[in-house]
Amino acid sequence: MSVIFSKKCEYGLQAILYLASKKDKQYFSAKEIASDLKIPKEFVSKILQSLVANGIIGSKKGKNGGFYLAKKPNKIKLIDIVEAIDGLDVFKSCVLGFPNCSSDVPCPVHSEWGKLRNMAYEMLSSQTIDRFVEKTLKKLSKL
Amino acid sequence: MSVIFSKKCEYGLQAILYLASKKDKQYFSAKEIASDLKIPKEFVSKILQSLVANGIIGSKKGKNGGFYLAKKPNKIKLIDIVEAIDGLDVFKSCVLGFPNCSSDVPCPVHSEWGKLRNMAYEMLSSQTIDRFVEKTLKKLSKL
DNA sequence: GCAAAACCAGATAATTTAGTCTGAATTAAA
DNA sequence: TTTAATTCAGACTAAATTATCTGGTTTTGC
Repeated sequence: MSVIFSKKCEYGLQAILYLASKKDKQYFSAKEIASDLKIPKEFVSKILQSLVANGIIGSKKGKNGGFYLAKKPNKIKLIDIVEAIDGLDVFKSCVLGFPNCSSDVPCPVHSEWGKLRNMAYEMLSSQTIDRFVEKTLKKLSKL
Repeated sequence: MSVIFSKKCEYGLQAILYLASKKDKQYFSAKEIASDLKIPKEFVSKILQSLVANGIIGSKKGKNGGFYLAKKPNKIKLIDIVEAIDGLDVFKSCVLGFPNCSSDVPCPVHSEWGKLRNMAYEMLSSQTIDRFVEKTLKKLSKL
């Protein structure tokens, strides 16, 4: 096995993109998010709760309540969601799992991997989710 | 949590680089590999066994036995080890965990992520482990 | 031949991640 | 005011990963 992001993070990203791509209503319940994205309701529900705690989304309790983006889509970077859920350790720690990996005491593949890692970080930091609305709608229509 | 490679794969890569960087003896036991790399002996032992099964390294049983590279270092690519242990799914499956992610039915970040993924694959496929011998020796001396 | 050192195979245990369940609090609508 | 739909908190279960243990087999050196 090997993953870039945890399932939590994957589902979190999906859910945020989902919210960003919706305009028709104000609140979207965990139930309909889960059902539209075809992911486990109880699980995504927990993830959404943690994103509320992180201030990326907001929630409204009670009937007809649900979740909504707390910021404008063009103010939410992909990395914000990753950071909120998985943290930024992947972008800091050693690919090979060597302890103490740094430019002073680099692991064997340090310089090669470092470039890739920086590019990934750069991409996730520069792209805001408004950029993905259209593509999300297309993908959603085919789930 | 989020990882690029599993612990198995990290330790496997470390162990292979270790073997590649050694010239003084023919066989290296799981015990000394684990002790030098400061990783769990029983665990790395299991990983080495699976790499033997994959033909990347060989082993010799009995007293003074141990493991050795089955090929020349310049014939072993980083990706070979990753493939043997974790498989190549990370380079094929969707970052966001969307099912059916392809250029026909792409996930929202498909094109952005695809580039990075290809570069990572490209790097791991082009680099052979002989390239890392010196750096490995340096790192080992500081563990 | 025998003991020690090693790999090997399979079972087991511990930890982490993924996912589910229950019940309470909140809100809107009937 | 009652009911249904919701978030939320926390406990719980399941599955995967990581790690350890036990015993067997092979090989070398004494």
